[in-house]
Amino acid sequence: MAGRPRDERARATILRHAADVASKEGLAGLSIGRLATDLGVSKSGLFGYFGSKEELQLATVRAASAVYLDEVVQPAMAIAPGLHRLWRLCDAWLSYSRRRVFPGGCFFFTVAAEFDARPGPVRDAVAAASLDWARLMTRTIEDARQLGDLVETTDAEQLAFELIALLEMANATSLLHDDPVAYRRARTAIRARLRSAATVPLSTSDAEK
Amino acid sequence: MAGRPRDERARATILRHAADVASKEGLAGLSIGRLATDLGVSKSGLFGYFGSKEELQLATVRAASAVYLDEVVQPAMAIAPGLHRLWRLCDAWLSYSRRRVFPGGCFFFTVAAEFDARPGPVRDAVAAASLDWARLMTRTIEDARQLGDLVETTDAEQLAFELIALLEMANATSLLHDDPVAYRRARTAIRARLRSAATVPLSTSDAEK
DNA sequence: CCTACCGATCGGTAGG
DNA sequence: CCTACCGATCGGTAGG
Repeated sequence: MAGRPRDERARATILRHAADVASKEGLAGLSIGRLATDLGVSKSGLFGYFGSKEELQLATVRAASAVYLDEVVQPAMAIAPGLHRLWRLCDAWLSYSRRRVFPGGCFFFTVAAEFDARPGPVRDAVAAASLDWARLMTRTIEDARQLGDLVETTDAEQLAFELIALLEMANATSLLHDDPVAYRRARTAIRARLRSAATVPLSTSDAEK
Repeated sequence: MAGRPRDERARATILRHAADVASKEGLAGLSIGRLATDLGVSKSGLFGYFGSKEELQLATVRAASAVYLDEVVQPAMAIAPGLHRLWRLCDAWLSYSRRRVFPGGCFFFTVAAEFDARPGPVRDAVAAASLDWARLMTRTIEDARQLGDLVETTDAEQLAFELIALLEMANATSLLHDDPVAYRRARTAIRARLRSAATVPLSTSDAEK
């Protein structure tokens, strides 16, 4: 039931490929037969790992969350709370999108747009992941405010909304128009917005483009 | 070839329904058989209007563009250029999204996310529509700047990027989390951003929530 | 974990 | 603009 080590590795390979495909073509576009062909296994063999297409979709969302944690959240949480961490969180997101960690750009952007008007467990999982991310951003802002790096009147939820809007716009525009300038625009806007709320200077040493 | 009036009306009905479905489930999820069932006609009858699924998708994009023009662009272009028109353009977009003119929220948000990593004529049509919209926003900002309503140093493309980011975030968040507060957040951020660039006061009389 | 198959649905066509 | 059909592919299952 838990699976031997060999199974776990195979499962991880399948899910990583599934997340790559879904970032480009969506979770509904994931077909079990196509995945099996891509990976050189039989359809029923692959099916056996999950038991249903919906379980495959849910497992793919979980696998993508783990990648997101590694690529975006960890680099920021590795440094002390405050304005510097807040900027690092935004910068790590831009890097994750720009480097095409998933070939279709941010996995969650694609699948959130795909499922935002379709009820069901997959939508619920995607919405929960999106909420976790918004809460992490909000908490990071709130920490910076309580440390005195942001003005006391800062509305953390409002600022999180604005920063995430700019990140996602960079992802969407760079993909649709094949335009890397979008990342510079998002960076410019985010740094200006943080400066307007900050009580201390924004570092210029790290991750300058 | 051009079609009788009756055909034109039937075609428009089909395309309006197709745009509604695509706003929720995407243009790939549009199936000719399903549309035919929804509208009570035969599959081959419906197929005859378009000749291929791709033509149906392209015609649906054109039909959605016409709705967008009516609902978003026209209300703003009906008033004089300047800061007031710029705000009206943003407000009309928020209203169009919030009223669910398309049941799945902004049609172009859904299909841009769907096709941003898939080459082909449909992607090209969606990208062109998105570029038209960004250019209209940029020109509206540039007009306001040249009229002296915005500070001379205003970067119109940069500001357009930021405003569109906030509009789309409101659409996405309100759908995924069923949260109307997103519209208030976008409105707050847009008005603050416009105030920071304006040389004149932002009107408070119109469209206050 | 394979081959072989199920019914349903897809885009598209033939024939009238 | 209809019925009836085509081959391909879908999610899922039987049997080994």
